[in-house]
Amino acid sequence: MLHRPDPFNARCPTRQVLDRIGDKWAVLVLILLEQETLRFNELRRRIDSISQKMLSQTLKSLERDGLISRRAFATVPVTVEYALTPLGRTLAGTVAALTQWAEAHIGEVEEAQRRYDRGEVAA
Amino acid sequence: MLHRPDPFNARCPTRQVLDRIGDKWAVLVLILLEQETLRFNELRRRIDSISQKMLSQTLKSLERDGLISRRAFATVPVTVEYALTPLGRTLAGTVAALTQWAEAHIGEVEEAQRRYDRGEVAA
DNA sequence: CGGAATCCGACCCGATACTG
DNA sequence: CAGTATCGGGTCGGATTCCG
Repeated sequence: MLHRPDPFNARCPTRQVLDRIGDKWAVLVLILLEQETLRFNELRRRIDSISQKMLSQTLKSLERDGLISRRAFATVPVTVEYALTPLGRTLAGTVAALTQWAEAHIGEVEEAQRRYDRGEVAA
Repeated sequence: MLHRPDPFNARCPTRQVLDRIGDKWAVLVLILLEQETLRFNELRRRIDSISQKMLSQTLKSLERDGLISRRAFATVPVTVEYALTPLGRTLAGTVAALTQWAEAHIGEVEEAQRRYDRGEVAA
């Protein structure tokens, strides 16, 4: 039995990656860090309405996957910087394509929703 | 204040699209339907371990967003076919890029995880 | 075959409080 | 500033049952 990545078979490694991309917060962090290195509270401010618990948890997951790097400086108070790794940068590029699709087609999607909610069947 | 799509501001329409892409099941359905039109139970069989409830729910959402179309035939028993709409097809292409990234880099991710779990800091 | 409806446990996530 | 720990409600989603 060869090792073929199969996103349709549960507990396949590829599915794991898909799941992380599926995470709303993780995607937003990737997009932000693609622009520049940021500190914890700076990320918190930019991602409107994320709780510090979720941000912390998201950053830890992304670091574990090797997508972002964490650097702490022994200042007072502490300074911590987050940045994309090379691996994370390649993913961020792919994700950017998704957000571009979203911005380009949001209008069509919303119109489809209105039609559907009015009881009309299809386009 | 102009209407600029801002995925970082909660209750932005773009965020809605991002959230749907974030849905694990929705992504799998899109990938499958990109290949061919499929019936309900056929989808069910191919997506290992999806429940009937989630499949039904996922299909309804995708149809509402105008990404897939549903066609019912008055046979006995009933036959229902699901297919991508043109809009859904454009999204499926973008999503395919993500799964390709996943398959290509799953090895690096898993290695990063092992390093992280051993307590090593970064690459 | 293609669903809808109900029940119910699991875990996600926010709010809060505390630490170095 | 950059987190961790704990609690609790709300939602997600699986199992089951029933219907056209």
